[in-house]
Amino acid sequence: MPLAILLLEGGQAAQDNLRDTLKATGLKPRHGQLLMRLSQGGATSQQDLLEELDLDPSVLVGLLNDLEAEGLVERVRDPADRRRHIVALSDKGAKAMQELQGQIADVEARLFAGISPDVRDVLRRALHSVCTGHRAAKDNHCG
Amino acid sequence: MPLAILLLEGGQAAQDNLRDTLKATGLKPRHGQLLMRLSQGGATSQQDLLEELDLDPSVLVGLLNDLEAEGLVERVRDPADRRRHIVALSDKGAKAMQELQGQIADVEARLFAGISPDVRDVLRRALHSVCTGHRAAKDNHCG
DNA sequence: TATTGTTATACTCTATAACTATA
DNA sequence: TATAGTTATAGAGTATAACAATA
Repeated sequence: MPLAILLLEGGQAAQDNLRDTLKATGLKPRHGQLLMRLSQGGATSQQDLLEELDLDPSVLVGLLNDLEAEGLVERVRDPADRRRHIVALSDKGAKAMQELQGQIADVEARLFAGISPDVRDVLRRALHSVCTGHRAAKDNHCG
Repeated sequence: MPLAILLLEGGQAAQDNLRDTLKATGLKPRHGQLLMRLSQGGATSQQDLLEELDLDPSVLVGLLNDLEAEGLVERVRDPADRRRHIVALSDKGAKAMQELQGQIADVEARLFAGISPDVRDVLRRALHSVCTGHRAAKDNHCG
């Protein structure tokens, strides 16, 4: 089976697993993905998030609305350019991240059971390369 | 970034890439995935395909309708159990597979550019393990 | 009564385009 | 005039439930 198809299927497995695990919290995989980015990358404009996460702007707005309604995220106008929103985790969001990271670790344990730490490391680097390359290719086409 | 999230994003990249590449043929990633299974696994009942591909029955029916309308796939009643459909590639479908495999190889080349054959092999085994494990876990819950 | 496959339908997710406000 | 973000809406994708045919 071609690697591209296997990756498609693996991604589906990850999505299913995340959906099940996060269901109790009311969050969906994309919320988790977005919170992770905010937790790791710090505060950024929505424009930057769009590039990093490769989403449609309207989708990002919806996700942020959900998270803001839960009080996990805050949007403040950038004083330097009042068109921009600076998006950041709230204190409540930072706390929620601890639980979230635990749940995502559970997903990882389930998903990659039977795969050694060494291989997981290789996997991590390879997937990072795939995602980076994909973003770069898209930027070349559209930007 | 957690491996589960990276896999989610990698799967998205694979899906995007497949969608773009297959657009000209009128096929979508799931059509390609299904054709690949049929090409490798030979003829099977729809029930078997459901287990392998982890889809909703109604989705599979739609995909098969599309492929049958294009003449790429044939459904025949199983004489041993007339409730079942045996699904198989047609001659036209087998020919189309050659082109499809080439296109999927192109996707793979783009997606995994900069990743060595050795690492690709590790990746292949790891993803296979992930998918197999995921299917097994689901069967335990629901079956 | 259970199973295979199908249909009809509702639900969710995503993409498109038009809009507001700032620059 | 262009950009950041938003909204409204249409379209694609997915899941649910009722159904016909066969076992």
